[in-house]
Amino acid sequence: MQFEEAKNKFVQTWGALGSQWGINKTMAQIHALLMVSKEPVSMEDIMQELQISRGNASMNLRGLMDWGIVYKANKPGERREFFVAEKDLDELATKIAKERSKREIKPALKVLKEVSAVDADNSEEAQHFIAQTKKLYDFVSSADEMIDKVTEYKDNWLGKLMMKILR
Amino acid sequence: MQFEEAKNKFVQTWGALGSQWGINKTMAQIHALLMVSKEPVSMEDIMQELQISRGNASMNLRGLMDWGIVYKANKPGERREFFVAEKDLDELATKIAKERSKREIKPALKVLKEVSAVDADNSEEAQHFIAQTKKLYDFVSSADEMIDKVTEYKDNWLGKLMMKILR
DNA sequence: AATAACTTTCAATTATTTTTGAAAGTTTAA
DNA sequence: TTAAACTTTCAAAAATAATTGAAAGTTATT
Repeated sequence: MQFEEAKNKFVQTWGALGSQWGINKTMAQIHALLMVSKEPVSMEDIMQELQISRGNASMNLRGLMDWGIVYKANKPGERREFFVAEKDLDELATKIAKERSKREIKPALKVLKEVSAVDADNSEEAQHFIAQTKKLYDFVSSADEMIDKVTEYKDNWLGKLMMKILR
Repeated sequence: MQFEEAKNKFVQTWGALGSQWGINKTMAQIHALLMVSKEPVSMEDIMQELQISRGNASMNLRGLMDWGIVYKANKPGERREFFVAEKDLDELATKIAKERSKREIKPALKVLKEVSAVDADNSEEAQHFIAQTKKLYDFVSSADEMIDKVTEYKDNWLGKLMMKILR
């Protein structure tokens, strides 16, 4: 396979995968493109390579920057802006995990706590509802904490050992 | 909050969350409904509670069964079919993880391996592409393996200890 | 073997999400 | 301060995804 072909295939695949994970296709493609680009890329180039409009490029780049996984980069002597992706994968995973936790898990936990505090009338249905939503709360909140811990532990020897054993 | 209100809020929230994770809203809602229902639920009741059509209910139930997280249940003496959700959360997480691995991670890994085997011409760009996609392959494949291991380890003492420490 | 009770399928419709592109906004340089 | 170079915004259009509902398909009952 030739370089351009491979690059294209990678970008397309990553985009399709993004859709399945609730990320819009273009955003995932831009991210993929930046991930494999050595040099910062201009908006013009992104539009060109992905065949998308200026507005689309602009909005999705903004989205990626909100996630904290793409940055602006200035090339000396150049007027326009260039973009680079966070390329360190541990760092990337950490940022995505933290952000999803903040945006989705935390609010979901709030709702779980609320609904599991429903007035316990004596119906079996209500009892079961309470038990089940409580279990769900515990489960989701320890999964959430665990992700925090795993990202922290990456830096110390015990954590690294665990990662070794686990994988 | 009253039971019906709480139940409704839970179902709605879970549905909205589903959308953000690439699962269609109705599928997530049906699953939520079944999760908190003590007794098996008929298709009629699902349609009623979620205000959806028969076809919609049928297709999404099929989808949930394909994921292996909802089963058919027969009530003695009843003609029609009833449905129950997998309610054990460890089991649920394991099934989802395994299925996503099969459907999405494995095919993505295949593509990563392919594209990282691109003809190494001497351009810096191509070199970087190869390095980056290789790293990505390693990262994704160890994350994938780790998930496997975590679900296995749940059953033995060492695993349980680790889970304790991690959380 | 006919009918009733129920489920699945799928083409057409409806709803949601994404994309476009041109106008408005911003920043730099002369 | 003006103009050129560039970016953002957002209403309208296009693309995609979900939903409906009725016909076709199944399975159990008489």
